[in-house]
Amino acid sequence: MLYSKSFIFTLREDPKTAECISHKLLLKGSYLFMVSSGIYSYLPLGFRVLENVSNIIRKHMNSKGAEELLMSALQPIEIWQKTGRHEVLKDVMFKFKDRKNRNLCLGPTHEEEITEIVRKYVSSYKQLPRILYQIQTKFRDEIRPRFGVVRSCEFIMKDAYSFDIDENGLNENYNKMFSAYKDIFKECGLEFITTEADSGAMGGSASHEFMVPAEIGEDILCECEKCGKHFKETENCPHCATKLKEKRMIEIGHVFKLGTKYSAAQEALYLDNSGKRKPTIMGCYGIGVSRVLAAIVETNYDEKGIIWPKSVTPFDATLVCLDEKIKSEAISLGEKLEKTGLKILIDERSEGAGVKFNDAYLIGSPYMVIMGKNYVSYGKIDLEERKTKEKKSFSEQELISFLKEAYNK
RNA sequence: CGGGGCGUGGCUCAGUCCGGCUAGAGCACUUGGUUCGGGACCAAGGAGUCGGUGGUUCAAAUCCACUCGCCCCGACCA
Repeated sequence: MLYSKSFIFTLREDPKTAECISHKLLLKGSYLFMVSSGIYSYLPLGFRVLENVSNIIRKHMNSKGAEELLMSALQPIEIWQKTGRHEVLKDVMFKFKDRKNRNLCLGPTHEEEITEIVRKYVSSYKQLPRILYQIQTKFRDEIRPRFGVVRSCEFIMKDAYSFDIDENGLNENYNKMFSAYKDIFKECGLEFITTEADSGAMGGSASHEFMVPAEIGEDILCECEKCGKHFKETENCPHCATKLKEKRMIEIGHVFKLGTKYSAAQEALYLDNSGKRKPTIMGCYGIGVSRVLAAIVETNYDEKGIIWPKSVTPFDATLVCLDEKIKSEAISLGEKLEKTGLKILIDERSEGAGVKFNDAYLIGSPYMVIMGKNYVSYGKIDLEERKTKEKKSFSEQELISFLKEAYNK
C-alpha cells in the first residue's frame, strides 16, 4: 500500500483534546476521528487494527464451537420489559420513538435479544448446548465518556452467549470461554490478569473479569507483589499476609454465569429427556473490542508513538524510501513483500528523512525498512525494529526471508 | 449532576487581566526554486462569522449575562 494513496494524515502536534496516551496517539496517528465527546469513527488505520483484533477473537471463539451471528442494534423496549432491565438500565439506554410511536432503544447489550432468538428456535434438550456470539456496536449513554475509546457512548463489543441444559454444561462452556479469552488476549499482546468480579446488573452466580494494568484504568485492584495475585479488598494478602498495593486496571473482558435469570423471565424453555419444561442455563461473555485496541496502545508505546504487537499491527512493516532515484525499486520491493502475504506501508512520499522516520514511529509498525544511501551505494536495505531500535542490514533476498520468517509467511 | 480548565484559519498556540483603528505566529496547504539517512530553506499565495446569542460602549477576540461544545477530577459503570 502506497503511503501517498492511503488515508493517513498524521498530526505533528499532540491533539489538545486528548489527555491519555491511547487517545492522543490514536488521534495523532490518524487511527481515530473524534466525532463528538464519546463518539468516534475508525479511520482506515484504526479499522485495520480493529479487524485484526476481531479476527483473532473469531478464530478462538470458532475453535470452541461458538457460532457467529449479527443481532440488531435497534431493539423494541418490550423485550426489556420482560426482564425488568428497561428500569435497571434506563439511564444508559438511548431511547426514542419511531414514526409509529413504537418505543425503541439502541442496544446497550443483547441478553434479552439473544434469549428471544433462542426461545423461538430451541425447544428440545437435543438442540443444546449452543454458544452464539457477535461483534457489534453497543450504545450506552455514559455519564462521563472519557479516555477516547476506553469509555465511549458507542463502542464495539464481542458478546457471546451460551445455552445449556444444566449447571455442568454451563460450567464447561464457561471454562471454554475463559480459556478462549486467555488465548485471545495473549495473542493480542496484552499482559492481563483475571479476577473474580461482581455480577452487577447482569445477575447470575459467578463472574470473572480480565484486566490490563494501566495508568488510566478505571478499576482498582489490590496486588500482592509476592504471590502475584489480585484482590478487590485492601486487606493484607490472605495467602502470605503481605501488604497489598493498589493498581489501576482497564477491564477488557468479563464472563458471567447467568443461570436462568433471562431464560426464565423470557420463557426460553426446552423439554428435557423426561418431557419436562425447563429454562435454559445461560452464560454471557463480553470483550470490549475497541477497548482492547486502546489497552494495547496504553501498554505498547514510547515517546515516538505506538509499538504494535505483530498480531494486530495495521502494517507488518513501513518501507521508507529516502531517495527519489530508487523509488521504483522501493515500490517493487514493497510489492514483492506484499505478494508473500505481508502488509507493507510503502512511504514513497517526497518528504525529508526525519518526517518519514517520525511518521513510521508514530504509526508503529513492528519494523521499518529503509532504502536510501546504503541501497544506492551498496545495494543494502536497512531494517529497524520498532521496539528494540535494533538495526540490521540486508540484501533484498535476506530482507524478504527475514520478514517472511518474522511473520510466518 | 458537582468542582476545575479551555474554545482565536486544517493543527498547536499568542493576543483577553488593562477595550482602540486592516486579528497574529509556527506548522500544514498551493505555486516556483534549492535541499534530501533524522520533523529543511527561500520567494509568492490561499485560508478566520475570534464557539453562539444578547447586552454595555464612539469602539468588543478583549467587559457583562445567558448559552453551546471539549478536556480533567468526582459520583456512576453491563
